[in-house]
Amino acid sequence: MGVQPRASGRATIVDVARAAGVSRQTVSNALNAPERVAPGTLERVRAEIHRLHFTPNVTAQQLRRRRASAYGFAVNPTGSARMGHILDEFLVELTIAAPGHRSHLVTFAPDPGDVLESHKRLLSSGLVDGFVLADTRHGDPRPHWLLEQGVPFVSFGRIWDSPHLEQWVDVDGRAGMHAAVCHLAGSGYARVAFLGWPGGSAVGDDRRRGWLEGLEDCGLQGADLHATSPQAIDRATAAADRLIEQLGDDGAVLCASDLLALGVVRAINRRGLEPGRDVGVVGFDDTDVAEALQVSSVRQPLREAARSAWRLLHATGTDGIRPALLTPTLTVRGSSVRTPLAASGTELPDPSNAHSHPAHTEKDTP
Amino acid sequence: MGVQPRASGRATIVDVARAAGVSRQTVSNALNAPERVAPGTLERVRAEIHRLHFTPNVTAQQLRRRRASAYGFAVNPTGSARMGHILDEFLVELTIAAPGHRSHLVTFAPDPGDVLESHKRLLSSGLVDGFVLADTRHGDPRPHWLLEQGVPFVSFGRIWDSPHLEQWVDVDGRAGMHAAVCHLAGSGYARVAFLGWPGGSAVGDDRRRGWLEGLEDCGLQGADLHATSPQAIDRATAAADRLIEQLGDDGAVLCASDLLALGVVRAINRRGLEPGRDVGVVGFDDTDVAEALQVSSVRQPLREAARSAWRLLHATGTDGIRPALLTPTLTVRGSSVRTPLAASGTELPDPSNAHSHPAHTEKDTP
DNA sequence: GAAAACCATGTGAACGATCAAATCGCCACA
DNA sequence: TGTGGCGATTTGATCGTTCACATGGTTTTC
Repeated sequence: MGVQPRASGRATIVDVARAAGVSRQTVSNALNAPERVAPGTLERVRAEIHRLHFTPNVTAQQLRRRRASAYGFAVNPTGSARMGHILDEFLVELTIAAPGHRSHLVTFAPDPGDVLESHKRLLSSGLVDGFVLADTRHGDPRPHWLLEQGVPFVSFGRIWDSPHLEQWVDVDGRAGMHAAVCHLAGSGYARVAFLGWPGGSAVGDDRRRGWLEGLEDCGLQGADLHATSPQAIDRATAAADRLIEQLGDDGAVLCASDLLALGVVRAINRRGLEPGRDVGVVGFDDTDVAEALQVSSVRQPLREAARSAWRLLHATGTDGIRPALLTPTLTVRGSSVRTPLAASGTELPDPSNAHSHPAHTEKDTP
Repeated sequence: MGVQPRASGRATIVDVARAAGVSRQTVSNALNAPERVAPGTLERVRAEIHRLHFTPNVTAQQLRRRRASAYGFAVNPTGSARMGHILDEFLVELTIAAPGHRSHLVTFAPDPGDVLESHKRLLSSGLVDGFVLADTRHGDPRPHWLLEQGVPFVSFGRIWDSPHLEQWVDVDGRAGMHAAVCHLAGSGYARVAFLGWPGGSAVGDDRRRGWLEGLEDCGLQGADLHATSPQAIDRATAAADRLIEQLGDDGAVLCASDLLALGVVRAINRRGLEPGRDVGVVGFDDTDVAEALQVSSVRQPLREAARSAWRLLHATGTDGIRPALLTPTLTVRGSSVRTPLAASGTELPDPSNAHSHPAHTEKDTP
């Protein structure tokens, strides 16, 4: 007896209205403001919505509301120079958390020539309301421009250029490094060197600071053992080689990235030594490479970062949502303990069960 | 003199029409069917479009055209068990190629309980017209369902369950393995073993077949040297250990994945041997791990795969676009040559310049 | 006991574009 | 001169929803 959806395509709000014997607007209210609808009517409308498998047409909503509830995410076309795929994992977590914020993500490729151009285009097409920035480099024009235009955005990574901008969520690399140093101290290493990137990298400097502070707090030596290398394996190996030379018997090397840590491992192996037993190594990002090499590594809490990003993106300005500086954890593997983690037979410990060191609980909005 | 866009927000098609002294529809035609517009008018309209920075509202187009020109891409929430991030790279390439097909991508997280449910929801919301499937497993209900519903889709990976479906693009793993075996033969290995996954994996079986055919074509031994391991590092190491035992002096191991290859490298190192010089190793997917370990690996042409996927997605059915089986290339590194690629000093060859072996040119639609 | 307030629901317009069909001017042809 | 055809352009309707306001009925208020 029920009214059927019309022949062409899916049921619309009008079909539901007819079927339930009410007007469009009442159906709309049942969906968007149920408290305005009388209980009996509400139930009837909901029953018809269910029966007709009605789903609001998001496209029509976007047009009428003048809001897409969608955000652009620029994919990184430079496949190289980014061992780790951290951003890909971040995108996954963002996507998972999106429905909880009644939003979705649209991917796009930034124009390599004019970064702003592609953002402008996407924005003016009405397809997105704003952006999630994921690799803000030094001198990135986007944060300023977006703020100026009043476009909603959030950055994964502090906006080092302009500390007054508060639209960011980041991981506290300094705290992660600090914790790693103390872990190495507890594992019996007496000196901890640092292998970082050449000057000018805000992220790198932050991580280096955490190393220095860790040395001081945990009473270790090594503050003079500091080298840099660009993010390239051969250069890293060479730099690590010199560092190990100075390190002595009970030293360890803390690295600003897993790729640099890989260089250290190579340098260690080349000398006939063994990571962990002879020289400690800790990397950053806990990538596949770290897992493959059994290198301990500082892990970014990407799930929480994604959640905080959404909160910040949808902050009203008066709800007290502040930038989130999240504390990473340390995944401990064989490279940072002097005695093998497990019996050194054919079996190795399952990396997924590796001891995870929750440095602290998340340090989110207070 | 020029008409200004109205105060509220961006310029619309009506603003342009007024400014150029024509009607809405003429502006629309100038954009979508320029040949219908008189040259002078066209020029005038285009000038105003440019002057007012007019961009068509995609949302309004979607509603009126009853087509989103967008496709859903399900992200893989199981971060583990997928070393390689092949799908992430595929997504990047899809995104880059999207504008060329006047489309874009919307990411979404599949419901782990009911895979179809999340697809249905997204589809009925009108946000997407179809899907790009990227990890069709055995028994995946999606291809059938989508075909039945007449929903456009393309699968990255053959639909092994139902070979009659032609909505796919894939990489010819068999050919890649074949080429790898012949490369190993040319490098002086006499026997090539295979380390694959346990039975039932269509992809694994295909790669194994390529290995066998390669042995035969290049006159190598080793067809009896075959082991399997699940995609887990400790199991792979153990399996590799047994395989190497049987391999003898001038053998190599071909692996169905880089993770398995990592297991082989570990087993080799454990015996005090060296990959390449003593035992050859070739992996699959050319991931960061392979690069880090200097393991040769079969590389999937993801850019071409993405392009073919778009072509297939937008095929009319009469334009002769057929499924694309692309031939991978082999990235040769130290693990598959008996003499070191470079002087074994502190410098290693830049992996990005590593010799790339174009097995054949792409074997796309004829 | 009439004005004011409230509640549930309905009506017209609008969001910004495209589709389908109508109109207008101009030229050719009978 | 009237009819037909054609190219260029315009007009009206529509996509599916929400906004802003109107309606009608009941309850509260002074």
